[in-house]
Amino acid sequence: MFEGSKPKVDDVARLAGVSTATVSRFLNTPERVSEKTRKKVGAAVEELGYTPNFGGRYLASQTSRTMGAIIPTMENAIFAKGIQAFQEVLADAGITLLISTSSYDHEQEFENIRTLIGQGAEGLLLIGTARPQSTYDFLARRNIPYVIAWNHRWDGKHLYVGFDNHAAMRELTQTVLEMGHKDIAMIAGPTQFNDRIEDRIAGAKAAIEEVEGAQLILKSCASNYSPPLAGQAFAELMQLNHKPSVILCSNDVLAVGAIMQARKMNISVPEDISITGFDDIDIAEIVTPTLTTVHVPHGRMGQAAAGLLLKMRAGDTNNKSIKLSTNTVLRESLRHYP
Amino acid sequence: MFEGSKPKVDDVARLAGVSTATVSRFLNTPERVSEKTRKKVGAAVEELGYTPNFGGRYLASQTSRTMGAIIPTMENAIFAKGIQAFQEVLADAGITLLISTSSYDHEQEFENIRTLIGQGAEGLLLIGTARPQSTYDFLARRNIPYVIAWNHRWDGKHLYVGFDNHAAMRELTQTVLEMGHKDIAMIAGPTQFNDRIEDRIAGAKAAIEEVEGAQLILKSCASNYSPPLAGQAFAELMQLNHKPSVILCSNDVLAVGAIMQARKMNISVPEDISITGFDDIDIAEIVTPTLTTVHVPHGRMGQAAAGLLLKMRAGDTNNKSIKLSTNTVLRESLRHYP
DNA sequence: AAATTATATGTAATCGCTTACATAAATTAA
DNA sequence: TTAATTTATGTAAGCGATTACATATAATTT
Repeated sequence: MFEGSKPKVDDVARLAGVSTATVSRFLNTPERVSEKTRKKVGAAVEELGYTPNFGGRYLASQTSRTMGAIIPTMENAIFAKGIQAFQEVLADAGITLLISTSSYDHEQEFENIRTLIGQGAEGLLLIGTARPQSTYDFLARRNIPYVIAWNHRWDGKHLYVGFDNHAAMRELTQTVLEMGHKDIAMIAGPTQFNDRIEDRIAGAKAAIEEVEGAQLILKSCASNYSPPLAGQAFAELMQLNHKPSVILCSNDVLAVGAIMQARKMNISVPEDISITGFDDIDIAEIVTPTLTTVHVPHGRMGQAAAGLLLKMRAGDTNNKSIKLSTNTVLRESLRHYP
Repeated sequence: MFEGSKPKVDDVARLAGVSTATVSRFLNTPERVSEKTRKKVGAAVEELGYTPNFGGRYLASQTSRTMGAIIPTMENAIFAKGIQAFQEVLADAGITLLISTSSYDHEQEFENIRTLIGQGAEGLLLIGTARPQSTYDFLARRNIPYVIAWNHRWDGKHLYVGFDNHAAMRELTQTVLEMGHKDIAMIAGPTQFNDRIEDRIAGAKAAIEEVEGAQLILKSCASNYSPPLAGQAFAELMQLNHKPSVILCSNDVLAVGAIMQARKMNISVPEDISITGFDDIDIAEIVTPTLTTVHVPHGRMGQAAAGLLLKMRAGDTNNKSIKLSTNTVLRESLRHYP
């Protein structure tokens, strides 16, 4: 009762003069406890500062009221907004969210999945589809509900809550083409563990192939989130004899890196060259020039993912993927050519 | 063994032809299991895809290998870097991190603390000092190790891993004063639940009071993280008859809001007015003009906090607060006056 | 070879809670 | 008033792991 000794149901029961069963009912189904005892037990809980032990509770009830999310990294603003919304919806439903980060590593992601399941996660939010089949097998064997966010595909293999990276990038590229650009470069990070980037590249290619005389120079960047590396890629593109008139970047962070590098090299955007991004995170409106990009509804995505997982948790089996729409946002960094 | 039935120690034990105790030893202290059985058990674990149930484990061993962090919000980049580093250090030590967000609300923070403790958190990372005494009393009663990050005070009341917001802002303000500014405004968000902002304001005041003829106009902003509201505050300051020559913002996000508003109003920074921020997050270098601000070592702070909590978890009681140093970063948005 | 010690494994109690079932008390119906 | 029903509470059996202790086996010493 003192000095860090955690009070237990028995302590509360004794103090309130009831049985442990009643204390448990008070905690979980208060409507089944009479007004009078409810007061007594409530007072005892208060006085002792009692918090039920999760381990015991989970073990006995086989329900943890917990969900897990595994994101590649927290450093990037891209996931922050979506996860925040995800968490808020879960919190409203009385569900605790456990978050862990995989650093874009499949093995670490798998370890995280195991840990979260061990912790009792009743559902999982995963980012993107790219992971070994063995990971999916494990999820299937354990029968763990999961949702894949930040991407959406029509393959019907998983439940997606995301947007069509391919179509979105294709749309942006079409806009670029309509503005007269033909020599198009693209700076994109590694696609290895990143199906979103893969789809974006494919989307750009698809649009370009439809237009006579248009061509794509793909410049890979060693990281998806390092502005300096994007700057380097930009500089290399500027060495080319036949320079592109526009550079599509696979996300806003890289686009900003390119813009910064352009400034250093005294190349003006969009007068000398146009640049576009993807994601529409805060910096897109802050950078000069403001960035033409694809707007992604991060908040709604997080909410929808949470809603879907809650439904699945409730036993609803007839769930469908949710495709959210994106839209191209035209800002200063893109202009007509010539 | 199929279809989502989670395998248990007994299943593994049966398959491997050993007792549950041996399986448990294999999992926790493999060196106490003979090479031969280690192989058998390992194979069984693998085959069944066994993951120990956290509830049972926690209950029996009374140790959760889990720590908690409660941050005001994830939307803001300010916490992301620090928490990411915090998490990485813990992960290396085999500790799972549970993160939850309080939305700058004391009650919600308290609820989160209860939940995390219930989940078995063996240590807690809290942001800043501002919270009701009752919360601290609860932590003390439960004897939960905790560390306060993002701030540092000399009061010896808590273990801090942070920086001196007061001194840092004072230093920045001194630089501003040395550049000849006398009419100084400050845009700051609510201080209610935010001791960091409180200290920053006090630091600015302290510096200004030391200089003859210098004065501070404090303009409060309804939010600490809304660029548009900062813009509004900026606009109001521009209505004044006697306009300030510099505006100190309580963080980078507000500073960027002010800069954007200045651009809209055709007021040039720093020619017409200087603006400074605090935190040195990514946008400080991206915005035009680049932002003079206070650099905060977020990554090192997260690492240090994790290290301290790990030491406390190991039973080390002789721990001291860690004060990290900050430094003023001079960039384009601040210039001499007149 | 017997005695001693070290190593490996098994048995069973335990952790804190929930909940099926049993029982008691209060309410309603007959 | 008694029987039938409803409501509130208590008793005690698990949930899935760990670990003290007991026991069996192997390695070492005498």
